Amino acid sequence: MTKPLRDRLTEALQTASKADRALANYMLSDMGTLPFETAASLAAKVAVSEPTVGRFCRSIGYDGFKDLKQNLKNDMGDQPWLIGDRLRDLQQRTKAGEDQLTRGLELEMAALVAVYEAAHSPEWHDTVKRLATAKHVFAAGFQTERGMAQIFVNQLQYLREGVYLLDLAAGNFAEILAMEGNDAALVIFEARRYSRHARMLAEDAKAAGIPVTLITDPYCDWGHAVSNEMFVVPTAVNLFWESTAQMASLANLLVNAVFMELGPGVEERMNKFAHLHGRFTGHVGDATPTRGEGRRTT
Amino acid sequence: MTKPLRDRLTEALQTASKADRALANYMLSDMGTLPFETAASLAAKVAVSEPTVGRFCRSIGYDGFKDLKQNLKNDMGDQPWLIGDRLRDLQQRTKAGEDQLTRGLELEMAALVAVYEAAHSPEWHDTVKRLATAKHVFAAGFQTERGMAQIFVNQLQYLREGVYLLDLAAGNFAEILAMEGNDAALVIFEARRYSRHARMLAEDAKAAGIPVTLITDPYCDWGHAVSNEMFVVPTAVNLFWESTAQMASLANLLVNAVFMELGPGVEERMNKFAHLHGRFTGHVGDATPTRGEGRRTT
DNA sequence: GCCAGTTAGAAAGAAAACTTACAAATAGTC
DNA sequence: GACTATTTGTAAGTTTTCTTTCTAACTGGC
Repeated sequence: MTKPLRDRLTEALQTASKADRALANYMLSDMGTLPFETAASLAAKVAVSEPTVGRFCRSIGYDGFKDLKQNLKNDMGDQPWLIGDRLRDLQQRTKAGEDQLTRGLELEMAALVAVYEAAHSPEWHDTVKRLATAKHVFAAGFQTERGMAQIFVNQLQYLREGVYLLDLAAGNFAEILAMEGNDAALVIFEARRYSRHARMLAEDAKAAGIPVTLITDPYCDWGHAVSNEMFVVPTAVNLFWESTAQMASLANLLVNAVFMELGPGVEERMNKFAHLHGRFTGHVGDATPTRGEGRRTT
Repeated sequence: MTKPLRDRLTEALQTASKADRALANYMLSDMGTLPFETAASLAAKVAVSEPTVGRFCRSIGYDGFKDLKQNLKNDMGDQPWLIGDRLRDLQQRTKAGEDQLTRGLELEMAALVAVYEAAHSPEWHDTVKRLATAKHVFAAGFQTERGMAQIFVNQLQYLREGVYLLDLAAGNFAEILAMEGNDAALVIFEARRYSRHARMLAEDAKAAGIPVTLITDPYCDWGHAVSNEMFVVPTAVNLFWESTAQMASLANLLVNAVFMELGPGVEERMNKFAHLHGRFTGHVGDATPTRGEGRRTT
């Protein structure tokens, strides 16, 4: 489980017997179709017997062909730039025992990849444009996704005016649904088990002509019908419950994209914000609680 | 046979029945892992029965799930779908130009690894133990980290009593600092530029004998002095500002660890919670808003 | 060429993946 | 509100996939 499949196969090319070498070679050259194969179909292609396939998989550290396939699912391959030794280290520990955690890491990384892919989708650009230009932006989230919406709002507020976190404190969503005009955008964060309110809100907003962007897990079958764009964040992480953590990354990317869209003009606003925060709250390290600059990387 | 799977699924989203729609939606959202699924595993994830999967595949023109997988092989064509390849593909785009995003992915992955490493540190276990056993657990976060604290609290509340989100609405932190006894734990999420309050709160809590767990970015030089444990989440992500998104993952791991510590006894509470949410808010799909089960993976 | 040691395949058995048949549940209709 | 049609799940098959066991073939050393 510690080394990626590719490495093991390459290794086998050197040491293994004739049939095994043939297998290793074929697998290497046609990794993309591996998941579609069965032990039997592979055996036929390489012209070895079925048990040989099983044995080979076991000889390179898997439990059998099926196990190999399962591991391939999250196999990032050898991406030396990525994480290198530290990840290896962690994985070593997994092997050593009792720790199903590291398995979750792989899944969470896959989720991240999916998030970044979403940021390249065509819908992404529509959403960003709208979030940058709409007069009002509302965000909502229920239960454990409430905080996601909160984060999103707090960040976006640094960049533009008219950003609000919706909640049901007042018992209705009048702020958005009874609003004059509909030059607004709504972003909803939600995951199983979906609050009834999330769906109702989306429905009513859409009916009112307000575009809806939905950020959910892969189980939200009602989402398409009530949203303009839907971004799906994988949430299966092998823990006792599912993790929507990577939604935070998506929210962050969204905000970043809005920044790019708005251009450097927003800096002024950001500085004002930081200054205000400095004035009323103060920053650690400030001599007097009045000065403040943005929290920018550069 | 002629239309690609994606089209058929999208079509099904409109017309098909509830179970079928759920299947179509899931398949669309997570195409990458489809070849690794079996009819049974899919059925489990989407919470339908095995025959339904087979029937659905037949209803959209395949011979069964197996046939669908076979056709998928061709449909996907040159699109990369092995997670390793997808990653590589994203990287490619970076090189190609105009997109500095993907470099951020690498950094974010590194941050994730760091988070998982933290979950193996000795301090981690201390923190978890305390969060599981202390009579009260407080969490706080300022500015954009407010939402992190919110997420953490919302999740932990599912597992145990006495979990509160601190804020400065009342103008002081009396809830925790003027509390009787000190059988409590405080978790603070914070990142640059640090609110003065974060540090003050930590200082005072520590002075009052309340253990402090600090979750910060790598620049927090004052943290060690005022905390019992400090978990550092890398935040440099190459965007216009830093990303604390991976703190959400850390929070999630923490909550998961507390769950493990508490044992399966908490299920009852979780079910009660879900039930209550069902009663007052309702879940999507519930016939009547009274029934509810936890959002557990298993 | 003979003999350990290894390697590979055939056949049979076990486990899984999938299908069929039927019954229960649900939704739609009058 | 009962009746029909559709949808879905359960349980029992059937087929496929994988593993085990055992035997044959090959390898290299003498």
